[in-house]
Amino acid sequence: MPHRRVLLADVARMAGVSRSTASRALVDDPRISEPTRTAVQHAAADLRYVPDAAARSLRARHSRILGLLLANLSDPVHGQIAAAFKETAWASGYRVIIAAGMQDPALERTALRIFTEHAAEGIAMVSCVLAPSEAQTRTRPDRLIMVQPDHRRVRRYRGPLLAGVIMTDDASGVEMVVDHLVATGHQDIAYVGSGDRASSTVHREAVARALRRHGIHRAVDRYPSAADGWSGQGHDEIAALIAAAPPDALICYDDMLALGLMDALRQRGIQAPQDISIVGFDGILFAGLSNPRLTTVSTPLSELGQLAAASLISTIQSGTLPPARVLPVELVIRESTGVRGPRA
Amino acid sequence: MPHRRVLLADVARMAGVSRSTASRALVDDPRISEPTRTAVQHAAADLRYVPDAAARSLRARHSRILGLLLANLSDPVHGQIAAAFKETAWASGYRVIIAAGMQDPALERTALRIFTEHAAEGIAMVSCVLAPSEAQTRTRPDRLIMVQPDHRRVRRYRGPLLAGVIMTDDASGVEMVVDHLVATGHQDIAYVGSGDRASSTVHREAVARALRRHGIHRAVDRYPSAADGWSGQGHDEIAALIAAAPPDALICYDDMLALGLMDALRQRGIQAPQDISIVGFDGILFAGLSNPRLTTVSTPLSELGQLAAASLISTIQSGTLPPARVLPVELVIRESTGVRGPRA
DNA sequence: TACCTTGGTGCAATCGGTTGCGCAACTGGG
DNA sequence: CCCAGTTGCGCAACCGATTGCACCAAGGTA
Repeated sequence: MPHRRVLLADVARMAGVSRSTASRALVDDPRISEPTRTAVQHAAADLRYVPDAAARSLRARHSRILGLLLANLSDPVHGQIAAAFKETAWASGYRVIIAAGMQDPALERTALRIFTEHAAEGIAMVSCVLAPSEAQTRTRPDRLIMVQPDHRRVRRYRGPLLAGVIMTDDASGVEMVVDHLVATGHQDIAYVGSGDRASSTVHREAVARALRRHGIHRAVDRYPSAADGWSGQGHDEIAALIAAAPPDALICYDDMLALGLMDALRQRGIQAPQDISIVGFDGILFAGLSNPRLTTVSTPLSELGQLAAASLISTIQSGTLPPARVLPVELVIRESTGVRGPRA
Repeated sequence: MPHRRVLLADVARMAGVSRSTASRALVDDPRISEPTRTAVQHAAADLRYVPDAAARSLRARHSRILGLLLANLSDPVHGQIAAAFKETAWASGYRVIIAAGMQDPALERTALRIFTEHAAEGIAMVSCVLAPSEAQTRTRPDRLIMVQPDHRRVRRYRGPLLAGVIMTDDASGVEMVVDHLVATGHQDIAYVGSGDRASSTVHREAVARALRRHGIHRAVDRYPSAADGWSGQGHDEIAALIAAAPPDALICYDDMLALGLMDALRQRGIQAPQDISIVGFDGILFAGLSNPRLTTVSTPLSELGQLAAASLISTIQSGTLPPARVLPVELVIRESTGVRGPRA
């Protein structure tokens, strides 16, 4: 070992004061006089003093750590949320421990335990499968924030207060999509979900509802859901089914699925937008680079992450629980949706 | 607050033993008798005891924390690396604090300081801009692992031993690309880099070298580099330049850039592979879903993350430094590269 | 019976900061 | 010159776990 770690005691010694004074000088405690303060701060800088987070956390009873539990770290959607969350947290002096739940309740429970071990002062769960009520038994109920595209389960929830709920207005997004598709002559509209994600259900129901509003009553849920987890697997099987009797338009759980299906269908000679219109969800960067560029419901991913962190931190600092937020989404019309004749 | 935190003392009291015994029973210390052990473990389970990581870390002098510093959390490349790193670390009982350097030395320095505060036992820097030597002054030199596509700087490096170096064999990837392009009739081959990433230089030089080997001496570096950071910005300006006098083939810094350029060129009526061949790097999922599907040099992203974590952990546990590793890459030929006539 | 193992536990120190409280020095008014 | 009222700083306890070492009760041996 080159040289042992520099302690607060070393700084204090160099500055010729006690550890208490040194400690207070470093956090700009008003009781410390100006000359002393600067002396200590210079000593700390000279010695390259780095405080020990564990010791501080132990005594000061705060860890300045946030837990972020999301479905999957490696997909762009969650990546973007995570990046914004982390950024916001760091800017306020909080560090974040990241965990991936992979849609597995056991993994999510483990993650929550780890967060507790590290005395996380707040936890955000993004697209998780654990019920809010169970999650709350495993941590401070009011230091937990749920981020979900899904309205229903969270809306139904009536347990102890959460630190917050942040949702995206997927139902409205679906409305906009269906309105647009119908307005451009599409009658036969199908939805393809993903795994057993709760939001698939929300989407599906919203599609059916919107279609009914337009007086269209064909079944929406004609195809199996894609395997979960961004594996890119199973697209071809679904594409085969779709190719057998293509609908006018296909609304997909997310951009990834839309892109995957669009590719698989192209292999089978079915092109968007000529033969079929395809719509995704999320508005990831790649949706704007595909050929044809993908029409999608863009959700404010970065804002989601940022808001989650900010809400958590303000709850921690002020103790007041922020109201539930529903973030607006936006329909981005690009090239993957076309115009159908009045009756194809 | 519902009820205060459960302490080891509570567990000990319930099991009718001292804290020391309880502590030892929970880690299966051989000195503790079977009945005592189970009694303590049951008590801990009943009480839902969760040890305090800070206290443990303080006394036991290990934090079981790894620091992961990568260029950017929100792009799929680093997302995938991060996911694998995190997974491997957790499986060995290590948690990870993630930071993003955004190609900014100041940010990277801050991240290293935070890691030190949390007493990270190992740090991995992925695609960072800080020199190894500087990074080493800010942490235990032998607990640092560098992950870089770039060979040169790391190869040149002759400071204190690192915990490891993991590289991808980009130079070979470039060779394969050029060989393939030349074999399929391409003569006029250009490279487009990204920001001032070091690996852009490596790529560029490798392309030039490979071309010389084939007796081709045209300038490779004809276009400005794209703005860094996955913004997707600036593609159009470059595309305009390219469109003015399109080369036979374009090799791009990464898949993202390739996809972006392919899209921008398409807007200008230049189609791959008919009008131009385009090749990317990394082999992200979307490269296989574009239209045309992107030919790319696929790098083992997950393996990279996994290996980094595993090496770090084995170094921590055994103290032996693993050898530098160069991971092989693979040329994936898809639709974005075609065949040129003997002389277009 | 006295002594020595040896296995099983507990005592108390310790990790590195933070913080309640007390004390000394200095200030200024009476 | 005395005393109350600041101002600036240090003492020592404390946070919750881990761990070196001492201790005690059996069991074995002489």
